[in-house]
Amino acid sequence: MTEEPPRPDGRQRLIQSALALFADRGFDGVSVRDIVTAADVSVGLISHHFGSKDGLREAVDAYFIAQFEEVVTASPGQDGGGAQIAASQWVDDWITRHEGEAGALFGYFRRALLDESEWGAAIFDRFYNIAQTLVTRLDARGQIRPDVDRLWLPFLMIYLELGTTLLEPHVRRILGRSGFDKELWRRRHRAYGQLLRSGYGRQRAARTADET
Amino acid sequence: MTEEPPRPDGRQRLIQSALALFADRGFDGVSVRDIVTAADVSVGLISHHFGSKDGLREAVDAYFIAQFEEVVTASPGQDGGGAQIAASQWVDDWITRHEGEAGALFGYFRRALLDESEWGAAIFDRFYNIAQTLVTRLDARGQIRPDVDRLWLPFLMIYLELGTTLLEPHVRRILGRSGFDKELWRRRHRAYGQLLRSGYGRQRAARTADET
DNA sequence: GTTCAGGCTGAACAATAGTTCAGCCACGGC
DNA sequence: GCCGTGGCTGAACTATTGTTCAGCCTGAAC
Repeated sequence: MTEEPPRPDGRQRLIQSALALFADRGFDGVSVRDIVTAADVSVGLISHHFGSKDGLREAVDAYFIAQFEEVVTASPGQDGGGAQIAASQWVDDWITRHEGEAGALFGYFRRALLDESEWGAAIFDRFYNIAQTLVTRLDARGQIRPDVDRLWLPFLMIYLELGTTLLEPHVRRILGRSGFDKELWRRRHRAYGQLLRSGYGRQRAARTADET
Repeated sequence: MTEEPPRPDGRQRLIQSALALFADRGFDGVSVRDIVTAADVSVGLISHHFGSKDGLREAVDAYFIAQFEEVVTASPGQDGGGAQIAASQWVDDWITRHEGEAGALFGYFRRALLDESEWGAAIFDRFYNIAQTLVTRLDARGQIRPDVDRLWLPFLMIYLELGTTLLEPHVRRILGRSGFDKELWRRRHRAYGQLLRSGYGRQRAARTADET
């Protein structure tokens, strides 16, 4: 632990500094001089390695996706489906492994979904497919009540799953600590799974007659 | 209907054009020349009316908040609480009233929550307070099961409520039409309320024993 | 007709952005 | 020693950005 590996080379430092800055202030909100200052290299190195600022972004994307693939692909019981929900422990470990960088990675993820990058769309579609498959499977087993809306259920699952990531700054402000805090993360996933299956109400069909 | 009101003055056109562009590409992603071109005025008019691009942003914020206050404040049964959920019909009407501009307003709202503007935080806090109050009230009436997580429930409610707004481009891509489409909006709110109260499962305490 | 005020113009300006390129330095093979 | 090779530098360049300001135009007041 005390034996730190040698300082990564300029190329790697550029990618990691850029990732952190993009996550924090967005691509347009960061100048190349901000990046090279953070990475402690010269301006020229960006075009030398990546051709342009946009080239750097692509490299950062690739780097991010590499870390991200770990989470989605290598998930235990990779045939998709229920594993998605049960994987919270696994994500927990991933966060521990990426300590220090995890915040930036989640921040970058948030921006990707909101800035409509091409692969941000691809990632959302992936989530949608996973949720959709899960719903189909549960339905086939008769585990979903007939009156549940099949169109919106996958989306609502995704909202619950991604909510903390998308709104992290606000959640942190109110809770006083990061929503990616290990304990909070685990507890949230338990609450989320429970709400999905059973709701909060006492009576199942508690039709409170406030609309329609 | 055919009797269109006279073209709004430059100041107003600037605010509305800027709102639409900011919503679409973000504050930093839009140049003052983009804005004046869209508003069909000259560059000088921005500093003439607003002093600077930042001054314009403030004016846009004020304009947006004015439209937004309508939704939150004037909500029927304004003592907060259950009205929040029951208000879907009301929001429905609001969308109709702001036809054409509604997309930009929601887009601007999305950015506000993500760019961490001061008042984006204020708006989130407002949502949190509404959800929190609702939970407390339901709890006092004994309408929430004891095993439900009181800390996360308000957040999960917010995620469900804001999810479509935050992820609108992706939802639209998959569904083939806007999530703010009247019919979809209504249907989604029904699904959301039902899921909250009862979940999707058949047995209430369906402890599927996949974790802890 | 003169004056004044207010909405508006757009060429010109200074600052900042991303990009270029001639060349430095350290290291390994000859 | 010499010669590459590859990572890296940073002053200089160009395009674009936000901002300025002298002045135009219109309509109401005198």
